[in-house]
Amino acid sequence: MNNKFYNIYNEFAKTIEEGSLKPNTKLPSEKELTEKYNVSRETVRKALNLLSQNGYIQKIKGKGSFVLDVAKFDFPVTGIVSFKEISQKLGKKSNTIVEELELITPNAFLQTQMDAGENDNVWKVVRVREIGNERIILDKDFFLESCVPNLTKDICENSIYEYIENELFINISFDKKVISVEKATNEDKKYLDLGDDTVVVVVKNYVSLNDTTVFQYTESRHKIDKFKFIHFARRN
Amino acid sequence: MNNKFYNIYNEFAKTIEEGSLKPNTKLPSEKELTEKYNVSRETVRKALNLLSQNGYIQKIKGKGSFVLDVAKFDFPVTGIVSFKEISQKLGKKSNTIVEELELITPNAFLQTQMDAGENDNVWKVVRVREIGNERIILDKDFFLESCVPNLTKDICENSIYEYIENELFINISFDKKVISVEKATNEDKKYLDLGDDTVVVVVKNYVSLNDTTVFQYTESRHKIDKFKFIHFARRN
DNA sequence: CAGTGGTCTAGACCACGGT
DNA sequence: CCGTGGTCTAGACCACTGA
Repeated sequence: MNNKFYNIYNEFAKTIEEGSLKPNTKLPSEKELTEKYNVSRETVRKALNLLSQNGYIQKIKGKGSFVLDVAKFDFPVTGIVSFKEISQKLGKKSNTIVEELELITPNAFLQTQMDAGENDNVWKVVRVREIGNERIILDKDFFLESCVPNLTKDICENSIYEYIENELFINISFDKKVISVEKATNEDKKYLDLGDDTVVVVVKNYVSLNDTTVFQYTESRHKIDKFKFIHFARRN
Repeated sequence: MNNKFYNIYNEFAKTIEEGSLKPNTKLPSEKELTEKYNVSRETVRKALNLLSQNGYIQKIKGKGSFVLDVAKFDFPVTGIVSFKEISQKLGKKSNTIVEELELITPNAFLQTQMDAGENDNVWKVVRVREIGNERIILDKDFFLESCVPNLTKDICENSIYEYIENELFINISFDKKVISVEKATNEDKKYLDLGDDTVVVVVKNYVSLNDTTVFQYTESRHKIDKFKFIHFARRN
């Protein structure tokens, strides 16, 4: 992105994440920022509102903008985050094992979950996520072949998102996640180190493009003791 | 709120939720909306961006704004939603049982979870949520007495949020939720209809004011088969 | 090409906080 | 009172869409 407001947002987001800007620090006023960056006030405000929305700062009318304690928000809050991004942030050794990779004809269930008809082929990818030698997550991904024509084991072992965004230049627009707890299936028991667990956390993820077609459906099945979901939300 | 952009937002949000504006309908162009509402384009855009952010519409450059299928997003997505609001939307008979209501001195754990020192008193409220005669959720709420001086059984049986916002005029600014699965405690087994369940879903909620103080900490402990969390997020 | 949304500007008025 | 952020305006230029 080559937007002025986005560059300003990024500069502050980075310095706050690094910790160079300490919590409770007061940012320069909007007027001062317009002068520093040579932009209009509305542009400054776009950047600050983004920071506020994403939990980086708190704006207080009549007082100013103050840095929030991002350390409290362990993960990046809000948005789609790939497994690779997460494990990098955690700093733990992680591993992805591709168990299945094939083109299939979508069954009735899949046709209701994503925008696929009988005649659309769908990539099915089954992967196991290991962190520190423990098999923790079972990811079952389904992609429309019409959007993602080629998939290789190599791509699946790395970040499929990186491939989709940086190689195919597909613009992901939004996603919907549904989190619930379900009985562990035989597949879960086969692929995961469940021990005595009888249930898993299931995250169903519907990923949509600009034209609102659901081009990806993913079921992430998590070992319960390793699952954690964090959610930051502004009120208004 | 008496903002122009907020009124426009609300008008569309309502008609979309009702279904009077069908999915895939094209909204009037931004130019047309400026004329219809007699406002500037940036004001129209503020309203439309809010609608987009909250999953009501999809904006496509060069084409226009289109109504999304809100029915897919069961609950109101993003934000703090009280139990009362949820059960109303579900249309099921619900009941709240206040099991405990007392002023306590916060222990070490509570002091780390919210902005309470040894000398601050804290309201402890323990409530059980029943939907259709099944005890499903155990809510343990803690409020700073300095923010919420009075709490009665009556208030707790209804919506504490309604009381806080409409009676005390406290401005909630943001919240952080942490969702995980934990072993059921004896308290869980005592208050909930767990059957053979050995675990519960725990939602820890940290609620902050404008000045960023965490004035409320809540632990919602859910029966696993009735738990569902939905999350809509834009990408950008 | 005309119409659309995305970004940006310069300036205005308001409501709030603290002095 | 001044400085702060919140709202709003009128107008500009750009990039994308579809005829």
